[in-house]
Amino acid sequence: MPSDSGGERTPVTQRAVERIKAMISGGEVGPGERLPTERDLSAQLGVSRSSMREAIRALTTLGVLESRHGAGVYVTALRPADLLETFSVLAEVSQGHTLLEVLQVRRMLEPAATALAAARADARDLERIGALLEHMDGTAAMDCGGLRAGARLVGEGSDGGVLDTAGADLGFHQAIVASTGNATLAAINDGLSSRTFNARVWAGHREAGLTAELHEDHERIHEALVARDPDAARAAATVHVLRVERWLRTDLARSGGSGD
Amino acid sequence: MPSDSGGERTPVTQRAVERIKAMISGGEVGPGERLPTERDLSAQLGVSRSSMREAIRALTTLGVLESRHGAGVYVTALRPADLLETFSVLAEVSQGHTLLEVLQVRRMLEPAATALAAARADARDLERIGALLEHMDGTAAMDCGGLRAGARLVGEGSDGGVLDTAGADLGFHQAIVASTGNATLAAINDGLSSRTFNARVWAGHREAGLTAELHEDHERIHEALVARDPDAARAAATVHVLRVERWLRTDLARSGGSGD
DNA sequence: TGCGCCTAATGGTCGGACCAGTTTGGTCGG
DNA sequence: CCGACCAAACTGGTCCGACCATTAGGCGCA
Repeated sequence: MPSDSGGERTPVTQRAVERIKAMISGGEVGPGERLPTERDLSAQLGVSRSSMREAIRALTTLGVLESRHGAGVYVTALRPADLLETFSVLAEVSQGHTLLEVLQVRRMLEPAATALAAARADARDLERIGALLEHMDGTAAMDCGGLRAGARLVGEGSDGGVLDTAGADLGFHQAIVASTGNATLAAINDGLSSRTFNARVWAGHREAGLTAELHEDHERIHEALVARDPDAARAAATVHVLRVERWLRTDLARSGGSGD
Repeated sequence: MPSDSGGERTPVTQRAVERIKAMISGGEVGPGERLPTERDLSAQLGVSRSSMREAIRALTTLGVLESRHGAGVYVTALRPADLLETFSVLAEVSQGHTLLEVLQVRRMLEPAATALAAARADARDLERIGALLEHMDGTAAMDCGGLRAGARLVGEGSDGGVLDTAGADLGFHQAIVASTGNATLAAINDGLSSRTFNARVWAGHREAGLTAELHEDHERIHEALVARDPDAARAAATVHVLRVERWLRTDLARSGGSGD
């Protein structure tokens, strides 16, 4: 981020972005607080409202600001989850080779996170994780048609079993990472997973008749958690991610090497 | 991703964002390709140019689009580095407790990444890493006096010693992670580091007369890499991150417990 | 006192105008 | 014939003013 001094001409909007950033990091406005109206801000910084709005839009998509129609523009809580929401785009757009890279990162994070969770999770966490595990088994067992608890989140007309199981799977892992007490870690890990990818994994394993293996992985992880055994938890998580990674490799090889 | 059906009134701009996203994921426009002019797009989607520009701005900050003044709007290569550029905001804005969480994540990633680098780095990588190490020593040695606290965020005219050393430090670690060949990993790790934080770390260590320890950490890591010893590399990286984490803990305790 | 309406404030959208770079094609000179 | 130069036509960047949609808060009525 070089300074604007020198012959470089910085676009007006970008300058506005940095001014607002400065207002925040300078303590002029704190998390949750409201900043001046768009009209005031634009006048104050000497730019048009259009440019100011684009600046605000940029900071909004970054998760730093939040606009409420008719009410004003507010600074978010600036929690990691707010700032890392944009992360999901990676999992959304990535394909082929990049997905392998994402899984490689997960292979570094999830074992460590799961081990940490084994040491830190309290009774409530464990109970919640156990419940999600049971729910996952339920949706996986009933195969299709049945109560789809959180299917709304997936939107569209969910095709039942696979999506639900995938969603429960996602929730299971998210609950584990969340129980480490590290919100940043949780936000990053969430960003590395996506419903659509999880659904692909489950559909692929079901096709190959390997859902039992996935189920066993989860059981193993859960047991390690309740036993408060970090080493076992790390190993179980590693095995699980490796299994998914291996599946992705074969799947990519089969569907053509249009990687990258 | 929820559909706009139902009573929900989706803001026009957001709809435009999703339309463009659909154009990309639908293959209508591929990475690197140029999409219609703002005027055409706004007419095509039935929105004003202002709204279309805000939509483009949003996708630009997400790293999906890139607009070139006078030339047109282009889809980026959609490489992880493009999508994860927004990540740096986390390290920029985070304070107190969140910084500790970030370091905890780095403690999971960097050892694994450094170990991987020890196995994968080729001669050129090692040469580059070595050069950065020497450069770091050089800038650190000149030690132009005048230690001052108070981190001006993003210095105007670089302040010489501390900033340069911090920058070289950053480059050193980035080069290591980059030599794993995993661009996604590199992008994430880069996002977890920031120049301003690094500068604080170096300033703090210099004050305490502990720059020698940092230097020794780097030497140890470098030696492990040239020796192609993953275990040693993992250990050295862990020690290094732990040292920084410990410093941050004391620094936070000293400057008041206004965590979070 | 309490509820409901109404007004003012604020973000959201629109259309047009003009400025600032880029591209492109033609023209001129060698 | 070829290359450099220049100007006109795009294209994104900025600004302005108006109006719509939603919210918040005050005011009056029961």
